[in-house]
Amino acid sequence: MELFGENDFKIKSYNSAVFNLEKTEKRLADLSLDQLEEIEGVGKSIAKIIDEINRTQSLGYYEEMLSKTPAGILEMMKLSGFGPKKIKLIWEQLKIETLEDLITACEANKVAALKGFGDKTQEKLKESASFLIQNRYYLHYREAEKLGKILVEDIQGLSDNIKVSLTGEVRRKMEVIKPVELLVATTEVAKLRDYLRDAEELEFLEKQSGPRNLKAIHLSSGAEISIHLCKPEQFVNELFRTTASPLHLSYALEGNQSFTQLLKEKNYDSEEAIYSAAELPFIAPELREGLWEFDWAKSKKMPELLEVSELKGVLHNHSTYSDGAHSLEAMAQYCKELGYEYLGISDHSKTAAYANGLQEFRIKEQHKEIDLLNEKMGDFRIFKGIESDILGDGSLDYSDDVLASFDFIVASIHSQLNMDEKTATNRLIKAIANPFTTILGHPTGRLLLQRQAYPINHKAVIDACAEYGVVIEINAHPYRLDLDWRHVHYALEKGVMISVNPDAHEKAGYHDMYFGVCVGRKAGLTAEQTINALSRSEIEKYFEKRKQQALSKA
DNA sequence: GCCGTTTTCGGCCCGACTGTTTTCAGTCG
Repeated sequence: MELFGENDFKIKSYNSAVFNLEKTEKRLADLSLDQLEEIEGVGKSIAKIIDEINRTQSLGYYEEMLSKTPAGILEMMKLSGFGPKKIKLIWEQLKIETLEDLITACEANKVAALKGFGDKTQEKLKESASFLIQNRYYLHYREAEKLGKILVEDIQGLSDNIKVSLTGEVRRKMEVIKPVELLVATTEVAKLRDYLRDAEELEFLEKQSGPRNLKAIHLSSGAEISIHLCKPEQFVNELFRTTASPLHLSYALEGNQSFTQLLKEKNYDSEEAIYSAAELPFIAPELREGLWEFDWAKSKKMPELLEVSELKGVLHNHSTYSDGAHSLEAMAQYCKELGYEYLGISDHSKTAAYANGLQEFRIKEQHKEIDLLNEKMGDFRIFKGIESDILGDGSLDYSDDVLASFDFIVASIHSQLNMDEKTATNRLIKAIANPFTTILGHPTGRLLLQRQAYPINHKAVIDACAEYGVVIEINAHPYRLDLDWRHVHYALEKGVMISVNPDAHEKAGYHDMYFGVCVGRKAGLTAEQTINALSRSEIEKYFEKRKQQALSKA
């Protein structure tokens, strides 16, 4: 609608309808026209649209717009820093319909000449378009795992004579994946080929496939699928070989042998046996990067990697007080149902006006409600938190007496994301040094495959967290996974505590904790270094102690 | 297109930033 010059306020009302529809607990498919109209933001027109989707499983208006929009223009909608207005102009004035043509036009200085554009915009556009091209057909881990599991199940179902497993980067739980790799051992390759040829959601790339490898494309996502083939007796060896990173495989073992050579000697019947032969303890698949796992293995200090089941509570969550979809009570109830001992609610702070951030008087209202809920929820406890915006100069956006009214504070950056490394680092360190800061939220602001992290000096930031006793978040949202596991490793070395936080904006968001655990494990995270693996009473004491320290310093 | 009433049409969330512009439009969180 934005691209086709539809009325701005009409667009706004569609947006607000979607916002409210996502919040509602009702199943839209069960509602009549009248019932639909009762939903806030839904009037006669939008009710009819939902009804059309209910009846026909599609929407004529949407299909029509989609058919008028080139695929490259849809891709451009993802360019960070560029919205519909600028894309519309590029499309109409320069007749550009692909990211590649866009880059060429930037290089030919054609974009800077457009009204409202300039040299800087052109440069940023080129950079942003290259970033998107680079990330094309990558999947976030969540989607890759989901697709991979469906493929494994389908292929397993083809015959009893098939062994199949995820392998490669998806088995190592990398944050973004290309391609999705599987290993299949079978004597019935024809069945597998037929499956790839016939599966509606796949395109089998026969020409690019060979006797040891089959390739396909997942049509809706564009994801690449690579299926390694082997004989049944080679399954373990091949699983090991295709899982490990090149660095892991080539690592010099005792006697200067590498795994690559070891695997040539014989067929093993388990991965444990392979490590045994190398005189090493078992190394979990997600650690096989060739980075630091051998240091642990050789000194017999393999960490006992964190499990989701070891997490006792959920910190950093939003409710309808700010931009969450579900009420505080609903969030708390569901958290309790999942078996957690506590919930840390941390709605947006007042600076985040776009997210309905909490003014001081609304904080008081929320605290009253939390007190009431805590009275009636038995052993379960809601902790009073806030996701306080880190302002441009590194200060938090409430006065000390307001900050002191919380049990814990997540300090996060949401604005001015384009500082240079030095300024951004100093800003973060100032926030870390604030005695009221409990947890540093999503430290680099990255959105995987969408927005690059702002540059920071990771070492300096982590060192500051160690010095001031600030916990670092692994934001478990599949698009963030921030702090990156490569830096979590350094944080663990410095003894910094980690909090695996879902940043849930709805009840279902709690389940993202799994993805945070995945990246924590890659860095060697254990329950001992995870703050939300503490029990309710332990974390209560921890928060209390932190606050007393803060008050004595403030 | 939706809402809410001043019941028939006017107003629609907002503050900051950026790169343009020469006073503001577009984008973002």
